[in-house]
Amino acid sequence: MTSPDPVIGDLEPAQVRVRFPPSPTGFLHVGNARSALFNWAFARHYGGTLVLRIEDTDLARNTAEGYASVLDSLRWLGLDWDEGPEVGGPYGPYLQSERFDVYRDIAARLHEAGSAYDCFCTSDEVEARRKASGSKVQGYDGFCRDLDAGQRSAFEAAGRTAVLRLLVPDRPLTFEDLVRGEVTFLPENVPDFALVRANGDPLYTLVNPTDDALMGITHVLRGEDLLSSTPRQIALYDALLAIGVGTGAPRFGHLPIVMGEGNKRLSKRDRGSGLLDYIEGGYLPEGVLNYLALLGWGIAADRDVFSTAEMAEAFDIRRVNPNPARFDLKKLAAINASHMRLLSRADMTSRVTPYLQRAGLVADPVLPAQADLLAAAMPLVQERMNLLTEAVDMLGFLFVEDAAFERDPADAAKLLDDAGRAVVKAAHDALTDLDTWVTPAIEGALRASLVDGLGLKPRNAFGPVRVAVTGRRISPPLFESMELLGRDRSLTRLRSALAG
RNA sequence: GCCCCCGUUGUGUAGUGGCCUAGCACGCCGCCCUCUCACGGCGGUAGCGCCGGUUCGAAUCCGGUCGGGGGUACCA
Repeated sequence: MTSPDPVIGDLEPAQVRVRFPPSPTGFLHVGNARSALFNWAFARHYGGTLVLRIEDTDLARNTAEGYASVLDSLRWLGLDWDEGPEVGGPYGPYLQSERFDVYRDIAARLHEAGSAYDCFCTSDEVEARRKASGSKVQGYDGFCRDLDAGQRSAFEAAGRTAVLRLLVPDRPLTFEDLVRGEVTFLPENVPDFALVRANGDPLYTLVNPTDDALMGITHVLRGEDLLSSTPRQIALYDALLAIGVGTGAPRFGHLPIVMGEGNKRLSKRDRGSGLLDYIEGGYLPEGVLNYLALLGWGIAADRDVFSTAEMAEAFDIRRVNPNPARFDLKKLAAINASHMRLLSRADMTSRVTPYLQRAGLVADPVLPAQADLLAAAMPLVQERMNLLTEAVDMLGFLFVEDAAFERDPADAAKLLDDAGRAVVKAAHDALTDLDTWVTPAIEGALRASLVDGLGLKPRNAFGPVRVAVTGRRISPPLFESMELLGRDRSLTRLRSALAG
């Protein structure tokens, strides 16, 4: 027997159960995605279970699009769940909107057990009492804790309806946070809080811990923004345990929040805050995931490029940094670029293809000739790309119809002036009678003519030719590009540059 | 206001009392490579928030302070 892992205590590793509980009110936020990843890695590390639960109790704010978007984003990232929507599981349903009867039952039992009570106060009344008493203490004051029958019926006669509040015990609430260590809240800072709305709808405050208890969740890894609600939830877990629900509070680990640049909150409007930005922006899921992992965790001091499999292997919640993490688009781009270079040629080709298709450069399905050309071009561009979207500009000249070929106006103006056209003319003449249209021959002829013949520096010699043939000052290597383009099309482009 | 969390270069981090004249990565700057752009290589830039204390010795421990963040709902 090895000594027990303090993170899981007496549990068998396979008994570890974590969950990711998004609410489908919009697209998946970067911070949420990071939470999903860490829960995923934690579950996979121990060989445990990841539950996906949809927290859609706020009927007014949920949308079908939001739900689809959340699932699509998780799928795009490649984060799979073991229980939840679409895969089922023994603790379903996994949409909270389908579990209202469960919550009603729990609420009734909590009430019956005396762990929760009806409260008729309005927030104005609570506020007025706080002012009158001069109390600095936050939250509800417990006014309705001990209502007698007379007071009760007076409220009811006045037409008031009650919210259900948890009776939070009057003792310090301490827990051992897996990321932050021991955290303690004094009872005066943990007020009785509402579990059920006056209209009977259950609130997040009830539903989230209740489902965690019901679903056997052993570890809750979530954002730091929920740290201060943890003591209230612990009180609820205790109350649930007392009525025979669950096994008490799970272990908690509060992940650092993700901030935007300059200590500002990463708002949903910020570029980069939603996963869809990355799907559309040409990022690799591997790159996004790797970067997300770096928001609070690292695999080693001298290494920051790794796979999710490697992350799962090495993941240790205790090694998560408690500092808030700032979102850095540049770092994401660098990590993403590294992953691009790690892809096989074939893999890279298939990732790039949809972007080329969307731009109308290759057919769907890809024609055999296009596939050959793409395969041949891939080695030239793979290490030049940071984003999949760049393939369109980089490879466009190879796939575009000759009639539709256009040069970047600014590049053409700059390099295809009179002097540039003279260079292009010389290049054309040197290439016309070339025996074999292969890279070394093309390069040899061009160097002989332009560098040796005209006495040009290489960069000045090949610049105009590059713009003439590829349409841009920046392109894959010129000679290889011309070989792939073919003799006829290359010469045609050189000629057309002369005219322009 | 009150409660909680956090505090190492611009950013993410390593560092758990001497191995630190603080390491790595990204960024930025310069050089090399070079047909452009990348890749790659080399070099540079910049940091322990502050003040006390403990100690022979502190980025590391303690206290305070300042700063940042989160929470303080019949939202999630």
